[in-house]
Amino acid sequence: MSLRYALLALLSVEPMTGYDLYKQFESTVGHVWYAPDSQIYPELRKMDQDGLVEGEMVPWGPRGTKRRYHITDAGVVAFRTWMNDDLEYSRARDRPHLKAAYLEWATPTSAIRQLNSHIAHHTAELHQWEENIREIDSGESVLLNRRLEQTPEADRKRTTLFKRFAYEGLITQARQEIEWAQRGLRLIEELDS
Amino acid sequence: MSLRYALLALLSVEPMTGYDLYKQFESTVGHVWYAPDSQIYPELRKMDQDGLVEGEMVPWGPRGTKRRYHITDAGVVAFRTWMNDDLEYSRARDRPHLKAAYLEWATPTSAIRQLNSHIAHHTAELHQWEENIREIDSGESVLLNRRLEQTPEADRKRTTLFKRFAYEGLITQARQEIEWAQRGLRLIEELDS
DNA sequence: GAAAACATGTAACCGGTTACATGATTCT
DNA sequence: AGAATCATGTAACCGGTTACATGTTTTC
Repeated sequence: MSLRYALLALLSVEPMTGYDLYKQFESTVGHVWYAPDSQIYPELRKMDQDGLVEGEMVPWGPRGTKRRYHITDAGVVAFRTWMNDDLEYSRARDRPHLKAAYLEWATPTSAIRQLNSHIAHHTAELHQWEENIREIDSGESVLLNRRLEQTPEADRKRTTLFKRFAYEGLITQARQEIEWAQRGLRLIEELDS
Repeated sequence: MSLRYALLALLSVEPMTGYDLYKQFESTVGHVWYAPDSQIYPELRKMDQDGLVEGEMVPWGPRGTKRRYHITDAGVVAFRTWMNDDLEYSRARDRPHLKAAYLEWATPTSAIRQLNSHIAHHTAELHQWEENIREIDSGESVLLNRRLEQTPEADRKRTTLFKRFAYEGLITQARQEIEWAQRGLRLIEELDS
């Protein structure tokens, strides 16, 4: 159900096509939420039926058209309601840590390779999020700027700092995962010596 | 697909019934992996068909029977193969951080309540994992002891330290989430003053 | 003119959730 | 005798993944 609200969050800034939203997920916000186009298009249709968004055909080039969605008042209410509702914390299902608990079953070579993958994965995320923070601070974030334009002066600081707060959490997470995997590598080294 | 391997991990220690496995998920290992009974029983059936486990009916009380599953050689191979394979890192889908990025949409009261829920959730997990570490260190972990009994002396340290390593990572994760949410609470306080 | 990007879908499948259903055993 | 626990399932549903399919526009 969160896809719906991730889409509403983006559409609360400005109208977009399904493809625009897909690209957003692949770039900045995508690092918090992701969905393939095959999930986005049908969801937008459903949201239109539910009255949360409205799609209108707009011309695209000489012959083409595309469907641009804008959020409705009901969509704004739904998003705000979701934002005020508590979210449910589902039970832990953590593949890397499950595997780590049984790492003696892996060969040292494979264990090292997997820990390095873990480091590589979270290093890439870390860089992306650091870049996001940099863009927030330097005022280069297009989407944030668009949001701030529509935000009363008094609330702009608030909006910016919450966005920054979210990314800071993700940065610390990534750093922690990297350090954890590095500890694992050292542990394997010690055990094998 | 990980449920299958989480079950094999447990069955590699000793034969168990579906209900035993369910209880394991609800307690210690459950904090790394969880599955409801409605998912476990059918999965065990499939694993039996695939030759990874074998179920045998054993008497239970005067009239009842229960099905106890034990891992097969093919199951051991499958588990070891999975342990040596790299796992795929799927795209981030992080509800708490998604909401945090748009926290200005929530009322301060609700934002505070949600951050406190976040703290409560991760504090509970933290305590459980600290307890798990304590049990590993004190030799009270029944499942680990059972595993160590079947482990050659030379590999016992390895097995114990990897298990500890996994929980240490989870503990750091939990602490980080708690600190992050506390920063969020301070941020709201500052903004509202 | 070709390639890359823009644009929009359908369909089969899969892992996981929730609800429903039932009965035996053990403990108090 | 009743409650808690042990035991085992089915079925509907839902969110998400992967594969397939197609056509337009823009850029080089």
